[in-house]
Amino acid sequence: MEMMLSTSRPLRADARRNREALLTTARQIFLSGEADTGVEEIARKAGVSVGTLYRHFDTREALIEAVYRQEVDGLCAATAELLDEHAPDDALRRFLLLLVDHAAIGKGMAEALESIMMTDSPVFDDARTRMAQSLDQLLAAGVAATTVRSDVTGRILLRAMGGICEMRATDGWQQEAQQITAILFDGLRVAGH
Amino acid sequence: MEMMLSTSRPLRADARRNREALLTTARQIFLSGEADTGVEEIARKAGVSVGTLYRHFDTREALIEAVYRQEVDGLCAATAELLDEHAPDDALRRFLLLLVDHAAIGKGMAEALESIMMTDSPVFDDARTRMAQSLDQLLAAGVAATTVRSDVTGRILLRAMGGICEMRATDGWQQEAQQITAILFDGLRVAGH
DNA sequence: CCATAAGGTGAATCGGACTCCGCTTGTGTT
DNA sequence: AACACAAGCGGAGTCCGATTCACCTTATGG
Repeated sequence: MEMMLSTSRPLRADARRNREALLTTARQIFLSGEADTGVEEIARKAGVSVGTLYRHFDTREALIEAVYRQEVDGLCAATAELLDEHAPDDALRRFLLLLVDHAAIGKGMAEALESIMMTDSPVFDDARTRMAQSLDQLLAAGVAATTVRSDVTGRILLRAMGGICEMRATDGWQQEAQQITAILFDGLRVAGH
Repeated sequence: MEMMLSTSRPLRADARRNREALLTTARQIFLSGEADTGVEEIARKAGVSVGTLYRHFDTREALIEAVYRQEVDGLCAATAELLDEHAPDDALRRFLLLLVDHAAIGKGMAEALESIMMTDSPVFDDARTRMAQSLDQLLAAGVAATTVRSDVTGRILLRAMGGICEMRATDGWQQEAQQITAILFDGLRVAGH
């Protein structure tokens, strides 16, 4: 009998299945814009009970966090690729616009991204940190190429983007968001281009 | 018997007193950072019952809106003065920083300002519109002086500021907010200074 | 000083997140 | 193949805060 109390033994088959169903269902719901769906309905649509939902996720917020960790992963994965294929400042610009695009996917998704970007909730700490790190990478590359000002942190930029994405759900918001992003980006570049 | 059904006859004395007490109490509570105080407690501290609170304000949100309409008024009033005493682009810069300062007054206040700036809630429509108009004025002056780019609207800028103010309640947030604002402002100026 | 409608009250309702406990089932063992 | 039991599950019930409503109180104009 080994006593590894930390990393937990593998989940039971049905448990893994249910957890997966919850994540998938929640994802669909959020993508479709029903961001304010209650836990009861999420559980029902996933074919389990609220009790099960709460066995897997401490709170409603924790479920949302789990869903969007995936999205964030995708976003962060783009960082390296962008830096590979574009000049640092252009990579940064494209990444910022990518953030807007992701917010555009769905209202629910945007709200989650906002939560990640805007709140101080420890629940989103992980996602937030990784996003900030991606931005730090992009900024650092720009600074090294002296095309981006050096007094900005990824965390700060993340906040600003959060605000911009928050404007979703207005007519033509996406165009506006891109516009603001462009302005912000202009502000980021070193004075004389 | 005149039938002016719209503008309503003057409130009864006790009604006005209670309404005033509610606004004052709510203001203090929000300023002190207890932004999540329940209606029950707000009413109790104001010396009335919840019923009375709801007689004067349709929802909890409506009360908050009423409280902050005052703040917004103060902010908007500063517009003319700033334009009087500073170059248009400088007036704009100062106004943006003023927004940050106001958000700094208190967590509750900041949250309300955010609601005004970020949501689409019709409840905050009025406040939002007036803020956007103030910004439009400042932008227009800058455009006329050719020191500010002409493709930005007050509404868009308001959103961006909302995001920035949202970062309140983090260590050193105010400094960060000012920094972002500065970057945004740099982006607003016409290319060749 | 009365009539009356504006205003006030607070117990009850409603809605939604979260908890609890008895029942079910996967899994590892013999 | 049957058992033991810990991991899981269901879903009624609790909690809590916003909102409502039927009834009582009191300014106010005549």
